[in-house]
Amino acid sequence: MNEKNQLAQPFALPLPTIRRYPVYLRCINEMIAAGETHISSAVVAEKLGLDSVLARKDLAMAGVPGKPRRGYPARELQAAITAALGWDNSTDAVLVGVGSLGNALLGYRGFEEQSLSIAAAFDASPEIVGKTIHGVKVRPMADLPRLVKRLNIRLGILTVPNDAGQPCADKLVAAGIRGIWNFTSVRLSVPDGVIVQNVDLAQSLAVLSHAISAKR
Amino acid sequence: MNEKNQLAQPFALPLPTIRRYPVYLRCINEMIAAGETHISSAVVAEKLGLDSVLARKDLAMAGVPGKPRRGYPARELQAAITAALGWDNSTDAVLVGVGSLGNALLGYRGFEEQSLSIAAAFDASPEIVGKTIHGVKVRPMADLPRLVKRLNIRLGILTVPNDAGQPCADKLVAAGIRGIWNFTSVRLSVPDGVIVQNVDLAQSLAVLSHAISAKR
DNA sequence: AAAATATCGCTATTGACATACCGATATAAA
DNA sequence: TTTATATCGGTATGTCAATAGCGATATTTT
Repeated sequence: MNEKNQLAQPFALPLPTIRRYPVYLRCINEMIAAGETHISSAVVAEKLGLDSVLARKDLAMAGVPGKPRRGYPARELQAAITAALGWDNSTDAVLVGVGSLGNALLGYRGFEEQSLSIAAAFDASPEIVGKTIHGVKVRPMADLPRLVKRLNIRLGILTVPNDAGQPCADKLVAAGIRGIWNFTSVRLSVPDGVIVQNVDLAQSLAVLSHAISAKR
Repeated sequence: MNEKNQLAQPFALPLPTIRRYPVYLRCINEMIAAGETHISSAVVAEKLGLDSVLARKDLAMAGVPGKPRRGYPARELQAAITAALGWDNSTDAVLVGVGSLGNALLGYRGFEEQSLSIAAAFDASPEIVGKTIHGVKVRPMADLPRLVKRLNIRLGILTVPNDAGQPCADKLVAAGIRGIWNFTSVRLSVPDGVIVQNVDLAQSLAVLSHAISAKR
């Protein structure tokens, strides 16, 4: 974009923009698959039902120069957004807690798109340890530190019951994890430098149920 | 808050506040279970790791008058927040798409807390239709309109593959659904009056993977 | 070759939310 | 009874992102 961004941080993207990038990326992939060589922000906005100015600003943030009347070069834009998301290199993750939700995530095929692969799964329950679920063997919690360090894994997926949330998070942090994808309802406390991204279904449902009940 | 809000809508709560309400509610429930009769915003903020002013403002929004040096009356505050979320009355929902994610949601016990019960499940695949999963019988899509109308169901949970997202959403809307909890990656287009709440795992992961890859 | 037009890219305005500050008041302590 | 203090409730400020507007420019058309 400008000198400052280039020097200070590789990318100082607004958080909302980052959140929208996967949506743009899917759209761009489809357009490339359809044979497009250039991506116009107006077309993307139209397809996604977004404001055209917003789409233009977001796409411009990727740092790829676009051309008037043509749009952005499709391949370069695709590469830039993929890189901004860190999806250009495969990321290994560990999953902790093989309950129903952990099970579902292990079986979810869509992560390939985000270059995310679950390298190992852990559980505290002896009944589950040793089983192979969706091709991933479930290991005892005791193996976690060693395996995380050996495979140099930076991302942990936390799908344990609420009361086990903080203890398991602590174990992940101690093992050297850099980011936690938190599916519990617990607000985790972690040291600086470790990033937590919460996926609280209750929070999401709150907006919906409030709106439905309020407008009757 | 002011006259306008009182007249136009019962509560015009900021969206971020609504999203935080489930978190407060869990905390309040715990404190009541621990025997507390009054809830101080400072204590809540401390427990949840939030800014004390933010917590105070959010709790004040519930409309329950608090008392200096005591806090808010616990039961009343609990009731007010529960009501604001529309969780004071049981809400029936239908689930469309019994894949791995749909399966997990059917087995998720936590929805009771939010007074949400999945009354019926639907799938297009003949192999799945007829089976009973976590106590819910899977029905053919053809039964959807009739059942939704008969049970007067207002909420639909959409856990189908992406390419089936929009068609299934259309069916839900046609059946009279008021809100859709959308677990697909598709941006649904629905008529005014129907609310869509998206749970896009890719968007959530984007923030995490961007941060991890950017800070190495 | 000239004119028309679509799209990019920058700047300014608006709006919403979080944060900071300060006064009011009920409880507790002296 | 008086003083101290914790907590509520409102107002003001700051920050960030969405929206709007406008100029620049490359492509297309005539």
